[in-house]
Amino acid sequence: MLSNAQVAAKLLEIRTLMEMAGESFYKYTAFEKAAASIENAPPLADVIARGELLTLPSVGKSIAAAIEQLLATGTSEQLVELHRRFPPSILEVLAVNGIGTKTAATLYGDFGIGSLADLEAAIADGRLLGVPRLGPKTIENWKRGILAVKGRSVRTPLARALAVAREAMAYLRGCPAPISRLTCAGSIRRQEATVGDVDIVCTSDDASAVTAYFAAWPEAEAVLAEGPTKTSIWLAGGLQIDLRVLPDNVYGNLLQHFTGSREHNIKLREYAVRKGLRVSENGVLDLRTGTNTICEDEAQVYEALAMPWIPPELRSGLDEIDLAVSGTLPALVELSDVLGDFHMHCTWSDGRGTLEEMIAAAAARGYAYHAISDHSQGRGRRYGLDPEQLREQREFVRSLGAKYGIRTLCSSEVDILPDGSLDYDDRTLAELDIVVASVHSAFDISREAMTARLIRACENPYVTIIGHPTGRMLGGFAGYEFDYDAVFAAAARTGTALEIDGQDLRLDLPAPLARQAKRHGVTFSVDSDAHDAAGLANVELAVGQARRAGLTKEDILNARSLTDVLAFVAHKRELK
DNA sequence: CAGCCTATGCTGTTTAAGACTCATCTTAA
Repeated sequence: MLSNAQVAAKLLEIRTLMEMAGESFYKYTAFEKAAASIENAPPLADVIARGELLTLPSVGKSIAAAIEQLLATGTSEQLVELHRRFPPSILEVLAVNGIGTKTAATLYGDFGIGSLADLEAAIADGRLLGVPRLGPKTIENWKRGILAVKGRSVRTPLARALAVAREAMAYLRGCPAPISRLTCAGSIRRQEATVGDVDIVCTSDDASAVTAYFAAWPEAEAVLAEGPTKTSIWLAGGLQIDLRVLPDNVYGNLLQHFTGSREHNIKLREYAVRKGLRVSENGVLDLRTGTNTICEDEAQVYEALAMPWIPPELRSGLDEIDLAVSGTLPALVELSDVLGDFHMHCTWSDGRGTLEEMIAAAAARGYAYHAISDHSQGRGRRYGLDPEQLREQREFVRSLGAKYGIRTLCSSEVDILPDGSLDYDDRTLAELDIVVASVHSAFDISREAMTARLIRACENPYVTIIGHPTGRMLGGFAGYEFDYDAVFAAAARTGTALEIDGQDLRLDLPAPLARQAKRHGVTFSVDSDAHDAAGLANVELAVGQARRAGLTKEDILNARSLTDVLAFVAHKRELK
């Protein structure tokens, strides 16, 4: 059974091949819109089981039929037909930077080039020399593009992209030309869990000096484009950084444009056109009067369109413009709302910071409380604590008392065993202030068994929070399968919080699932899952995902006072 | 192709920069 993401990818493949086949703009963009809709929909198997496929936005009769075929057979009539015209490997050619649908169609039609290997061979044997519109520079760029395709890493995890962006901005601050504002835009600013490239915007009175300075960065493996307002580079490893520089008085327009998403900008601009306004990075142009409104800050761009500022995390192109216009945008949780952190490790289990270092670091962040949640022993887990060590740890915490001016809660990240029971007995769990319960083993049991396992964990009166609920790792394991709705309903019913784990490669729950869980009335925690003092900053990533999910501070357990947190724990234990 | 709106058919394509070669193509949000 294909996942939503896999179905969406197939729809995008159909879209691309249709464009190459010369289909009408509306026909192929319909597949693009449907793909975006599917990625944000509940699991398709469930949607179809309820007979609700046609109720999804941008899914009509034809595309619904294609989706059902894709789910049943992995392909569709239309895709088979398109593959008779273009080989599937033509997507490799399209992945080369500088080759779009027009060029790929010509290469295939005139030279039979249908794969990366074909393209390399054609370049090597000189067949493309002297072809109109294919000069020596184009061929050189393609050669570089081919190397990049081969070595290209998949999308970059947010934490890594942020680190790269900070490095690039540190370099830019050394620019001799004066720079006024410098910030991340694009998918980083929208807090997407993974990003395709790094976008940086900058304002300066001498834009071309800044773009030239950036192109000369020693870290740049290749310079893809360099103009008076824009530079694109590749780093070793293939990550692309785009820099756009404009005068300071259009900073708001620039930032709005470059934050995207593409889909958000298209919808916003369509909305603007209906009001007789043309929106771009250069201003908001009134088409009737000819006046161009330039905006120093981003809120003014939205104000010019008579709507409130939309937080970047919500700019997905789904329904945020409707919410803004109707004044029903959620008041998203902020980092400053977070009063504590329930999930961190120390050297008692697999952490690198000592217990005292972690307490000091949590206090230094200004938290009112936090929890030390070291591992239980699990199955074959050598570094976990046995019940006796857990009691020793609690004595140690008590001996430190209020030395750091913070309340340290005694907790554990206890393994959820394959049958849904926990790795400590009730008596041990009852001694803890709160309990985080996580799956760390037996990922490959059936969907039904995993669902039952997680529901049983929710029903345990001592379980306060389910840690990293899906187990996914960015760039790796996709997460174990279970019936999300059933588990979310159980979490809501039993008063069990679901974690949004901010560890750099987890970001789990993923934002779309957190959004789905909120509809069930679930409470969440945003945690760092830190293993050293610096790792506590991971909570920022967790908050970013919570905001993408549309969560407010009322949805977040650790945005509540310690008294309320303890009441949440006690309430569930009383239901026993 | 979807959505609209009721009949069968019509409407609906965001804006801009840069590369390469001189009118398009690609890429970007």
